Amino acid sequence: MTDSTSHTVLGVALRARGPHLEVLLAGGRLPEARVGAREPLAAALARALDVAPLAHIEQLETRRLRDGRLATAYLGLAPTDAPLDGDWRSELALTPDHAELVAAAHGRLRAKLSYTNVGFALAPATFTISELREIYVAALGHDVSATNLQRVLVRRGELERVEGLRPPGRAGGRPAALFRFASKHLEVTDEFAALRPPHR
Amino acid sequence: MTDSTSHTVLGVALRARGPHLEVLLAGGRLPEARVGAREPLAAALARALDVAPLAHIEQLETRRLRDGRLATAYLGLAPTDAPLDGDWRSELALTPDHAELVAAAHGRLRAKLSYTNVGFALAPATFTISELREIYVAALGHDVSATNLQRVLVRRGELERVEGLRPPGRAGGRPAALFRFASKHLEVTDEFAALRPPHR
DNA sequence: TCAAAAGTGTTCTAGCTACACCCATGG
DNA sequence: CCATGGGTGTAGCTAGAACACTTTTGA
Repeated sequence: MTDSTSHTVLGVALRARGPHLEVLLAGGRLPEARVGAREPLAAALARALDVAPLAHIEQLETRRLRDGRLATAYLGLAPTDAPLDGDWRSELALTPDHAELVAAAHGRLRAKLSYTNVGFALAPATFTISELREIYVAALGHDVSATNLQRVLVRRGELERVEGLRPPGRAGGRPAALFRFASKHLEVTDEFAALRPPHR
Repeated sequence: MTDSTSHTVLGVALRARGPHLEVLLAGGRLPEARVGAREPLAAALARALDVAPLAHIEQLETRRLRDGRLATAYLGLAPTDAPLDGDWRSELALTPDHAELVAAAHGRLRAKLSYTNVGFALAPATFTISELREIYVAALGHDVSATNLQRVLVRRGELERVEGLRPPGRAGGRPAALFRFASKHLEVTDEFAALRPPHR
């Protein structure tokens, strides 16, 4: 026990859900994770919350919350098929602190989708380009062309073809090739890249 | 006095100095700033360190230092003519914690120079394009063309002409136009911009 | 045979870099 | 008058957007 026992951690988890991003907060109310002496902050987070479903975690910001507690917020990203059912629940009425941190989390994700391979943390293990496109649309908040998305990510070496095809649904259509992310750890794939919204 | 008295703040100040970036740390050793109850973190920083010479401050990362203390690190940017003489001193032998935070600070600055007007925090009140070019070279770590730097920053509306010319030195040369930054607060001037290093 | 979905090839364009050239001053 | 540093105009390049067209399936 140290004299910094009141420091808490707060998780903001994002997951692509249809055309939108689903926002989940750790615990519903702020978790009361206490940071032990000499324990890295990430370890305290993992001890306080169920981070197993999260494919990527990064620190957002440390702030004094309006209720007086000092809290470090984290951005967690979950694949579409991840079970976020334990500590994580969506809040309908966000406190001002929550709303600001959610906005920061969303902005961070948007930016990193452009110049890193962070998509790996939102996508399931294998996926079609159409499925990946839906995830990018949800996270970026604007339309994305499947054609160009594939070309850009393959050129950067983020995507790999995987054996097999996804058969079409009842409506027909050509079977879709399956892909996976080449790496499941955050990498800066193109420092200067940008995925821009459509021109109009 | 709360039970979070051991939380400290650590300042990493950067200032362009000739062809290089000068790195200064707050206090020499880590400052022992205590964070009071319900006090915003930035206020604790300002109370602990002399931040008056810094034209911009932003939070970097909160981590458990190797000596056990929980510390929030800040990036501070100072204009070339700012007096950084009080709390701030350059450390020759950096601890591993310091070195990592300095690298993070430098990376953050490099990135933001591309898509924000953060140059305002490194430049003096008015300057010639040549002087600004030197600052960008120091911060980015690669050559920058004065020609293109001017065009890019003027197009984005970051730079404004200011009355008057800087007379040439003894070697002669055309007098240089004077500029200033249109805003002295951080703004995202072009979300997708990139200042790239020379091709070869 | 046609609609639907996936994939390919090509053109277009914004925003940068590169470079040749012109301007104003000191000695 | 020429060296020096500042400024302008324009061409070139590159990554990504746009779009027309081809492929493969179900019914």
